[in-house]
Amino acid sequence: MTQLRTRFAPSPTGYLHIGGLRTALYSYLYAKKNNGKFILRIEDTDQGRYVEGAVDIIYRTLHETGLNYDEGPDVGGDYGPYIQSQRTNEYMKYAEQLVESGHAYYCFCSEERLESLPAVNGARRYDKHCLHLSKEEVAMRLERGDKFVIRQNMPTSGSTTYHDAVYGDITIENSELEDQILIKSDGMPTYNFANVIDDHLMGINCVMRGIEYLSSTPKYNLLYDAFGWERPMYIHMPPIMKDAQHKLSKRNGDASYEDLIAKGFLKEAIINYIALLGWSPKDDTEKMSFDELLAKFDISGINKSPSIFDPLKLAWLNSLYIKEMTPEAFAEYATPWLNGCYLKNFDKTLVCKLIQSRIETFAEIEEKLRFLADFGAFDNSLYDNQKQKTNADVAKEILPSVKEKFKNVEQWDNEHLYAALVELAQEKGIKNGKVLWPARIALTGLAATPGGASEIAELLGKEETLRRLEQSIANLN
RNA sequence: GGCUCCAUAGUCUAGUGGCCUAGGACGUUGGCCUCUCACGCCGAUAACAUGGGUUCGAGUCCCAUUGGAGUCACCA
Repeated sequence: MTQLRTRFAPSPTGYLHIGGLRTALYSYLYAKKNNGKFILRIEDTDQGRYVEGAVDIIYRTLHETGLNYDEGPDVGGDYGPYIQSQRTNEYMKYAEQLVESGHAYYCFCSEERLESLPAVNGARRYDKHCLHLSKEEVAMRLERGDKFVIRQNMPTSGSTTYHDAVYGDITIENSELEDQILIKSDGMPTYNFANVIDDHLMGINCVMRGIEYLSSTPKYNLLYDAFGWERPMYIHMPPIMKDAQHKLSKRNGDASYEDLIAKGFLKEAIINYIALLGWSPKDDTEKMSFDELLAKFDISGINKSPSIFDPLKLAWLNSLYIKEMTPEAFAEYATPWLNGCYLKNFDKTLVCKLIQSRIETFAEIEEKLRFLADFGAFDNSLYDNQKQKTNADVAKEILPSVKEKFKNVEQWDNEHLYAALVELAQEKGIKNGKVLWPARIALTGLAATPGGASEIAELLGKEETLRRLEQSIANLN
């Protein structure tokens, strides 16, 4: 039994988007499940689309998420180089071999001629014009230095069938297949060609990729056949959509791993969520660590239909991961989001304790804590509360006593502050809420806050608490 | 438009002919808890696209229709 070898072959055209990450994830998991190897290959045969830094994003993201490849440009391996543009001399040799065997041919057609070809069923199709050039003429034009491409010579009849592990048997009429270009006029191979050569040379026997290749796979298989090479196993995957009509795209800014991280999502949640988009473990498990994912993953759980990316469900999963962080880990991760002016006077540990269970993404922190910096005049109708039976008049009566109580609190912590407020309620013979609600409003000017009156008071500190109380009392007159 | 593929609630999904008066989750929503909010807990909500077959029996098999996706580049 030969060892399973899967690969992730992105092109460095920008961000590593979620669909690509998921492909990498599944490829990794499948390889590891079967004691196989996971290989990274950079497909940069289109020099025009090369984006500076894109390769580094790929390396970084893969390493960060734990998708460590066994072979790749930056980690080496026995089948290098792992960057397609560095393998160019190989391709021409193989293309020429195909020309020799009649599976490919030189084409000298001009752009104008190609464009003048009649459209059949809404698409232009190359007419095999140059296939019929004599050997002598080809040799002559090559010698003369004419620009040329090399095209694959597709059979005109019959059909090609292959088995896909998720979609089953796929059959395409050979007459549907165009004589695709293998070698471009700049001497570079097209993806369609390089991909097959490289996969074979690198010993890739399992190809996992997006469904966009499902219908061009017969062309690749014909190439394998022409060389007499063994065809790999195919696993195509459904797309991840933004909505029912649109694929998740790089341009939306919400589709890349880096953007999600910037929006305050945890890598564990992202991986967990995308694993579930298009795949399910068959039981009801949803929250899974990387190790559990590895244990449960199976290609039989891959779905056939497109799935829509739901940021809400991702946020829910994210909140689960946030809640299980240790206070220390949470504080450390939250630091970049806490860097606003409001933090410098407040206790970071206390702040974190209050918000950890109240956010789904780290990006929500700023809004949740804005009241720490912003405190000004607010509408006194906020004191109105049916359930606690409070209003501005009640506040006017209670607040001065609250202030006096707080003045005498020696140990400024939640426990003592809460006790002081409850004590006040008892002294007045009223319900706790009748004191707590106005106190909280007076300290924050907000109907909803990440913590109760005493917790907020602890956070604000004695000086600021008393200052705000005074201000709010003045505001009532 | 041709070809290929897909089709369970708003969304992600379980379901491989009887265990399905369709299960889980997100969302939405009612309640409990509660110093507001959130967490947590309990409950509700909502789906087999349509029409024909096959079968004793169909979400599950077949066909058609409808809807959707992918593809048809000197892009990958």
